[in-house]
Amino acid sequence: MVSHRVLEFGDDGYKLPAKARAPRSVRRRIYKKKTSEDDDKMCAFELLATVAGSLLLEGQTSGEDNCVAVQNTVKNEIPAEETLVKSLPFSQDNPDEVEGLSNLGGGDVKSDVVVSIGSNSSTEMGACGNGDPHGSRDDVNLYSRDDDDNDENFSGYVRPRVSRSVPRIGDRRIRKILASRHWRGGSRNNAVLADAKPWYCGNRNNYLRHHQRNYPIKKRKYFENVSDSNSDDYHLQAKAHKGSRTVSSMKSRNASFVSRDHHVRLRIKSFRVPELFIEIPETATVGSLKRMVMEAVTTILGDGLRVGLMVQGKKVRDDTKTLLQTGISVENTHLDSLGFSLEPTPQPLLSSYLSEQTCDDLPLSRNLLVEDSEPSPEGDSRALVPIESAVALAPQTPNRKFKRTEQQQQAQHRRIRRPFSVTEVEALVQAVEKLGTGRWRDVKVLAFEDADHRTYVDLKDKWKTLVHTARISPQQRRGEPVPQDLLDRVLKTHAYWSQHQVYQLQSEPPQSQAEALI
DNA sequence: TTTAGGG
DNA sequence: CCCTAAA
Repeated sequence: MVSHRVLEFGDDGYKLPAKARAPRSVRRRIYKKKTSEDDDKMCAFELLATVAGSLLLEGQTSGEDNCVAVQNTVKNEIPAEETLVKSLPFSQDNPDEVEGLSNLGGGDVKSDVVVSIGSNSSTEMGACGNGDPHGSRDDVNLYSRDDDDNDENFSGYVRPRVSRSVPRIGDRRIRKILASRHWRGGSRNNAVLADAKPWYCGNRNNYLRHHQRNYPIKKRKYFENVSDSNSDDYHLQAKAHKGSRTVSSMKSRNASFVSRDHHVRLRIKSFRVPELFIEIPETATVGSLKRMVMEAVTTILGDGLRVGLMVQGKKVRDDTKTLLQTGISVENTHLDSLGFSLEPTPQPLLSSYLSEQTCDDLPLSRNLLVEDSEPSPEGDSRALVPIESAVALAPQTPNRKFKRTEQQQQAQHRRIRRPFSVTEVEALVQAVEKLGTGRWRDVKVLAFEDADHRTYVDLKDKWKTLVHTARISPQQRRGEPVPQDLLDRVLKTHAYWSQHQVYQLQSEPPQSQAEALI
């Protein structure tokens, strides 16, 4: 008996008999977490984030509040509209003419409302306020105004502080998280942008991390499309407070190393949420809009960002350098140009799907690629999936070598829900057309190899729901509408492969199913 | 680890 | 998405 695994398909170039698979070590790479170094090559999305607010910098003295806030200057103040136009060739008048957007919206976007939360809006994310200097030497502390965080077990997370309404969450693990002391500040499900003041505070680390990387929201999201635009890199500028230069405190643990005993204290008063681009039917409820915004914000903040550091106009990429080496020191007058920025973590989403190289191995893709890329420049096709780009790959750099903290264990919660885009569905359908419905790992490799957040189980699940979606009436469907033609292909493919599964087992290798279908 | 299905 | 029995 021959398993369908060992079948080879015509001349499509994609042969994947089980025995011919790449060595385990290679195959593993697929799921290997990328290091931050790997991701260092910036993707086309440049810097999407905006950091705004005040940053206070001062030399650590003996702990008294000798802080002087310095107004930071936001540079590259490009109007939100301009940025939008640049990143998304989109106008409210004729959205369906925009390549890709029409795909995403399935052409059914006639009366949608476009909401842009631009860099001019006040979507700030709260501030880090005063705090006791409970960091250790050589650390940069981003203090929380609250003081209930043990500095040992903290990595930084969003903590809404106003709203307390309990969200309707069914997942027991979420309850657990909410019940944990680290969430007692309130609900995380309320509109952050309205009144909540989430905190981003780091400790014992020279950059912020998002401990709570995922914010599962049980209910389905109502948005059709959410994306962030390629806003420029707004840097938070700060000037050194020269008057605060002091010799290190004698109370410190290592008073003998005077030169290393200086603490640099930074206070970032607020981070602004990156520019968002939201499309929602005008018939949607306010609540759904709020949820949409919340989802977008938390998704981006969850794991789509990394912090960039700029000193004197130069990006500091080497994370191993000390502050002193970098020029961030109490004594250093160069601190007049210290800037933090939020950057999207690069992600080659569906690069196999979009890349020419793979298309050579995948004739069907080539066709699709032509169709896709014709109306719009290559850059735009990428801009169509910014959410994924900003969100997907952020590796949770395990740069905390000490004991797993309570939070870290808590962090084992459900992954965030990431609705498949039409583009992804297209890629999935295409892959399944070729490979069949029982080779999800291969599907993964073929079409989603670079989308780390899509596991083969995810793809299998998505196919399952696609089949279901295709079978129910359009009225019953939810979420971003999948083009009917795609759903038709789903049903055809599903039928085909359930039909030919038997033949395969009877060693009757079918030709490429795709050809048979077309 | 990957599949296949139920939860 | 999660969880897991099976392979």
